[in-house]
Amino acid sequence: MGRASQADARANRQRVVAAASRLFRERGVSGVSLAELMESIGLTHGGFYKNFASKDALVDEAAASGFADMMEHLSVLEQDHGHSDRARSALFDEYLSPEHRDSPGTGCPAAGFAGDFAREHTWTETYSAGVRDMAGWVGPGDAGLARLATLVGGLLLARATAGSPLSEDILRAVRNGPGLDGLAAPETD
Amino acid sequence: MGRASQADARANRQRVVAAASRLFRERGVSGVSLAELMESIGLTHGGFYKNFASKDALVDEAAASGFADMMEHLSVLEQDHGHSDRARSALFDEYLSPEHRDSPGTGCPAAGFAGDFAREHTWTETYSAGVRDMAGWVGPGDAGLARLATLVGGLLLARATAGSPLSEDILRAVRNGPGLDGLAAPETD
DNA sequence: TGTACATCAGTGAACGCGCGTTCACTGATGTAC
DNA sequence: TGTACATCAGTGAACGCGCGTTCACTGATGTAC
Repeated sequence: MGRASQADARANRQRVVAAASRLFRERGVSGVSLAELMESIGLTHGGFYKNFASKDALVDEAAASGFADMMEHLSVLEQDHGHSDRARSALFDEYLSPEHRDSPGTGCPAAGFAGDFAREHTWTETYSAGVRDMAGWVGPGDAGLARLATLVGGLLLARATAGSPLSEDILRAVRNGPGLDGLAAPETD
Repeated sequence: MGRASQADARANRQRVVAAASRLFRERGVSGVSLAELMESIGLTHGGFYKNFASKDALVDEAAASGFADMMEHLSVLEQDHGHSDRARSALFDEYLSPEHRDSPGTGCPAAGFAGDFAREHTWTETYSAGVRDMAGWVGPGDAGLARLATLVGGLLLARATAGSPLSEDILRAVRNGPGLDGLAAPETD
């Protein structure tokens, strides 16, 4: 034990934010205790307040981190497919997949934090900035906002109906529906 | 105090479900304690378990009650506008209004419970049945599912960004976007 | 390069609090006669 | 219709528990010389 080096301390702080970003998306802010969060990266909960002013402050950083990861992922998609409808179509297919539905912890932060943030306005600024960034990638202006709403709504409905055959119906219907402006690739199976 | 009449007891039970349905949509399941819920209708929390097996069991009834109210509201819309695109257009306009965004407690249960239900699969059956009913009204088959996803996504994104001008941008973009298949009425202001 | 000591990242116990749930009790309601 | 009593809807105190937050402490790290 004893004092950790400055480099270790910096790394530990980042690990807390990364773990929080994942766990909060998986189980919700109130579904993850600070003790459990710290334990998940091998630390005790006592040291939490050396790095963060409060749980709420961590939530803000976790959301920002989630959006940053998402934008990085979108950059990779762009490198793979070019800045084009093909890149967007690739996003739509993976976004509305059962894999994404079942992996909220590493999935879209706009969807993963929506439930908590729709009720508590503490984090509106961070969330709004993230939504703006994502929507801008998904399409210009209002088209991007409308498409993102369709994606987020489809994913959340699919998650809340998971286990019922309706869940897959929703994913398919949204993928092929008009909300994505005909950009979705035709089904291959 | 003493024993309440059977009629009063039945009425009290319904009042608990109605209050729960509203409060859970407003603040989330974990954001409402049973003590607070019972107090909101003038009872004490001790009697809760005379009527419900657990908080989870109440959540299920509260969701079902919310969907029943919503379907009743859709019936009224149909009476007012006929079973037509006009009725659907009227729904889209009110659904994507700032008033609906700011009234989650009396608003769409598919949106109001989505955040909690996407994580906990306890209530999938009730929620799925409600989504099926709503989607069936909004459009036939996949068209209804896709449109409902667009509505729910737009509403949740608007709620989570409320306070930022982005919130109104989202409502407008979704109302005029392709996800509702051109059914939304043109803006009047 | 070596030494003395101040710094401070992380520990672990403790705090006050509110939660879901349980239960002995109360007394008006409902019913058997 | 009237009486005696069993029922049971609702009360209020209590339970064990886990939460966010605080804090005195530890001891390796970082630094002044």
